[in-house]
Amino acid sequence: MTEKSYHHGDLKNALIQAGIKILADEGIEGFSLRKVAREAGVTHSAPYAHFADKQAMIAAISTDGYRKVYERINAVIEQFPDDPLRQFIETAWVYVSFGFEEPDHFKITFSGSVEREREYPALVEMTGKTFDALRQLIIRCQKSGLLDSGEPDLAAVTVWGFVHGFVHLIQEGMVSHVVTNRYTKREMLILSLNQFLKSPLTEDPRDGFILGSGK
Amino acid sequence: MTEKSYHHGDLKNALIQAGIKILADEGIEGFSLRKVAREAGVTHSAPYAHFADKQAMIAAISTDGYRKVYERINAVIEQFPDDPLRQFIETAWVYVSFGFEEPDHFKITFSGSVEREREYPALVEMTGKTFDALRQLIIRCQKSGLLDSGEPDLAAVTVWGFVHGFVHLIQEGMVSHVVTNRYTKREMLILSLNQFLKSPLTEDPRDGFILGSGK
DNA sequence: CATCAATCTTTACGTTGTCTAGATTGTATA
DNA sequence: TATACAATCTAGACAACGTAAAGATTGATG
Repeated sequence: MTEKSYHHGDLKNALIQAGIKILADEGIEGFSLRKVAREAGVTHSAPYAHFADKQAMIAAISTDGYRKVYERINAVIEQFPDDPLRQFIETAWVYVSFGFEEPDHFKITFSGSVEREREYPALVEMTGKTFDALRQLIIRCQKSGLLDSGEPDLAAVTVWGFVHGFVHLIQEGMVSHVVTNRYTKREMLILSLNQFLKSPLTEDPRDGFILGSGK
Repeated sequence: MTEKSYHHGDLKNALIQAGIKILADEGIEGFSLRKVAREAGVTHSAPYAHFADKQAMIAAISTDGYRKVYERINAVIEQFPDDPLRQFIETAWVYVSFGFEEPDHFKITFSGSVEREREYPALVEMTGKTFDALRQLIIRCQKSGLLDSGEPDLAAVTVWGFVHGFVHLIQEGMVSHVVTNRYTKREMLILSLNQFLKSPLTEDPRDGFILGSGK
């Protein structure tokens, strides 16, 4: 934090934050190791004291993205105890929100920018914890009759897969304006999630749950 | 096709095929404009006679990926007329198969490698046609009672989103071996798609539809 | 205070995307 | 048929990139 001494102090995290900033400012195609170093105020080789190579740096940024989502998911789960439906919807919304608020950080994190050959322990741990949280949530939803019973891992893949694809398609502009003009993103998400639920919502007075009357 | 004259004859398509080959051999991180040119047997600047830049070349490869999927979808739809369920499953399977057979071509095509700012007419046309085919299929499924009635565009997003995420998660190795050891990919897909269907399949004697007895 | 490992800089190399100028060719026009 | 032209491809150059090696600077340890 001294910002002036030869030794930075916490360059590793500074580089991660600088990387996130560059992703936000210039997008994923403007992302380069040298630019990140410049943003952090160090030479282009300085990162190599903390990351083996560019891939390792991307893995660290990805890990940070997972951490954010994981923490927010835990937050909403604690916020709505004994309400699996609400937990289900808000967890999905956490994922979707992150995708729209920080599209390129989201892509780096969840869209396979990291090579899976080499294993980055911190990243593997975060992906595991995140998937576990989702699986536990799925199990609670199954027990309360919201979701079909069945292999929780498979159900988790189904749900995660859907939410991921949902963000992706909207980001790519593949959803027609017929739809995007009629519904907010949150409404679209809930309407879509509805197809997974055993007892579908049609209308719900809880904040943000109003889907419009009729169809 | 002369392979020796100064003018290549059909370099544009040769470059697209060379690009697909490089994606298959070296993956997406080994992909470069110069390598594609080398593979096609021309100089590194030759592609600029046919593509404005690297992005335009990626867009062309992406368009080719869409074309493949679009044609295969049309094929299975014609193969099973008056059987929306089968059309639904096989269409999903076309998408998933492409993802597993040509993972990096799939990524280039469907995972947002193309910048959406500039519009590439051929690509826009193919994405539109593909989405239309899906929407028509969805409508047929709704009419036959297989899917919930409702905004077809939104249902199409839900289904496409799910299938896309499905491929993505398996490619990233996020599905536990508990699941992947028990089911084939096709079984996993069908079991997951099951959650969308109004009258779920439990078991089905038709080829490839056997999901294993019991759960 | 001396030593040492961690951290950061400097310099260098090969590769990449892209630009410019020029060479080669098929095709249309006269 | 000869000529002009536009399309196509080559050759060379440039800045930016990822990465490696060697050296400078620093905080921590003894």
